[in-house]
Amino acid sequence: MQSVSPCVTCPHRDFGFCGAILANRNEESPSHQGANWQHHRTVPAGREIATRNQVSEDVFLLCGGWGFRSFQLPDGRRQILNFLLPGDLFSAASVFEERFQYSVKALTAIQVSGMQRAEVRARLANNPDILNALAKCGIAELEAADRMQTVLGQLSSEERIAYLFLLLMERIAARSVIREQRYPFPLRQQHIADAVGLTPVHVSRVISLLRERGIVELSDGFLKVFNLPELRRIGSLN
Amino acid sequence: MQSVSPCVTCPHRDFGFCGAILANRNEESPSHQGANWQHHRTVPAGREIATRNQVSEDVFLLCGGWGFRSFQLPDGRRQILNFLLPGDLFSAASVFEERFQYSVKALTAIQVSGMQRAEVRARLANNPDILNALAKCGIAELEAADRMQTVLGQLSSEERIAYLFLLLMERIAARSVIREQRYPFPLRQQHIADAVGLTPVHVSRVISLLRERGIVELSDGFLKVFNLPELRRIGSLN
DNA sequence: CGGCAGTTTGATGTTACTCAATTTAAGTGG
DNA sequence: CCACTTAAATTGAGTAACATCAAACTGCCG
Repeated sequence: MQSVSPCVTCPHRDFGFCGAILANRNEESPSHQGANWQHHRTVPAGREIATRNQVSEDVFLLCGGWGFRSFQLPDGRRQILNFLLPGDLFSAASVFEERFQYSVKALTAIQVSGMQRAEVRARLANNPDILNALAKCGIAELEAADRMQTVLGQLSSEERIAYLFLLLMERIAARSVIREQRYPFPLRQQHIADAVGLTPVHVSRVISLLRERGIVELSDGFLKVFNLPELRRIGSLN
Repeated sequence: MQSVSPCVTCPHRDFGFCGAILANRNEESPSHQGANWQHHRTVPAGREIATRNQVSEDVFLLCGGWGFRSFQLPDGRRQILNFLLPGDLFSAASVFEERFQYSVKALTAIQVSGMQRAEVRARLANNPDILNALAKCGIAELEAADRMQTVLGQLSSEERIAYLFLLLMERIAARSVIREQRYPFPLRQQHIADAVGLTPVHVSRVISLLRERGIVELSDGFLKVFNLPELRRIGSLN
């Protein structure tokens, strides 16, 4: 997580995350297009931003709000592959692939920055720092996917949900100061269910149990953690 | 999958897959070390070749036989993340990371080629073709991981096993000519179980059903497919 | 022949799903 | 501020899917 730097088109925000380094203003931009190669957009909650098999000339970076990336089955089932937080690229692969292999939806209202793929790739070729940043980003995605495979394949429902909480807590805390273990948490139980491969009804039961045992509470769009060691004991992979 | 070319240290084999392009003899090798930057090794079936948190200066390529990459939980559960076939890198991430985040085991007797990471990265920096090949490899891994997440999170036991069969059939067929839908298949039911998140007992039952319904048969280290359309209907993601 | 690893089968237990009803929360418009 | 509406969460009862335990069976190798 090299230098922290402002996104050109949302100058009020600083990111130290995956995609941010790609968005840096670069004086030696190969194609000298000023800021034309980036554009910025606000999207309301619930809107689908990308669809499987859709082609795009742009690489997208989430600048504000929460989104999620998912894979939709023909019969209606869907798997949420990951949640997108400010500073995240939709996917590292999108720098090389013009076709989405997944859907992306806005979970809250969000701001999205689109960057021309050609320009991003030109920078990549000219700047080893950017290449390394992207490699790190891709590796982080690969490792997250490996862990998630383990979670879905091996853990019980309670363990899965605890894992998801811990994962998101870590990612949220990396982006904003958390006081008294109270994390902004815009997910509905349906999202949790689709992410960990359970039904919403069962998610509700498991969360009720976690609440009764005084471990976490989920309300008002916040996740409050009362017994972090116990949550870790349940949901850590090692 | 660009040019198909021989691995320096196993000259009798040709690969068109992921890691192979990295192993090409390159006359303008930056550090002019001859073939010293590669070494070759044979490993018996069942041996663990890489362990989580182990550090290595080398990037590994599987040249012959089958292996698998897995994540081990402290209590003994393990998730097989993917199977390694000839031509596969252990992981695209290994080009950038010196520490394994996973275990790798030989499923059959295998041949492994190790390449010095520094050398591989030097080539990467000097040759955009190699970079693109690696990017493709990483993207393929990311997409496979996305699909596997979906499989583990959403599919029934029968669907999962059918998916695994179809996936491996495709990968095997890309490496050797298959006649009469008879695929070499060295996995034990335990491996299938660990890959799709089921118990070996349940895997046995599901496979028995598939056999009784005349869809596939598994014996003598071969997978025979009698009703491919039906297998596809069960195990395809779309 | 015995021994071992892998598979199959049966009986039983547990986890999580389904269906349906109820409660809570969050708007919305009067 | 209060009905009314709607989405989300909770709860209960019944069921299906998969796990667990244990025994029997198979093929293989020494």
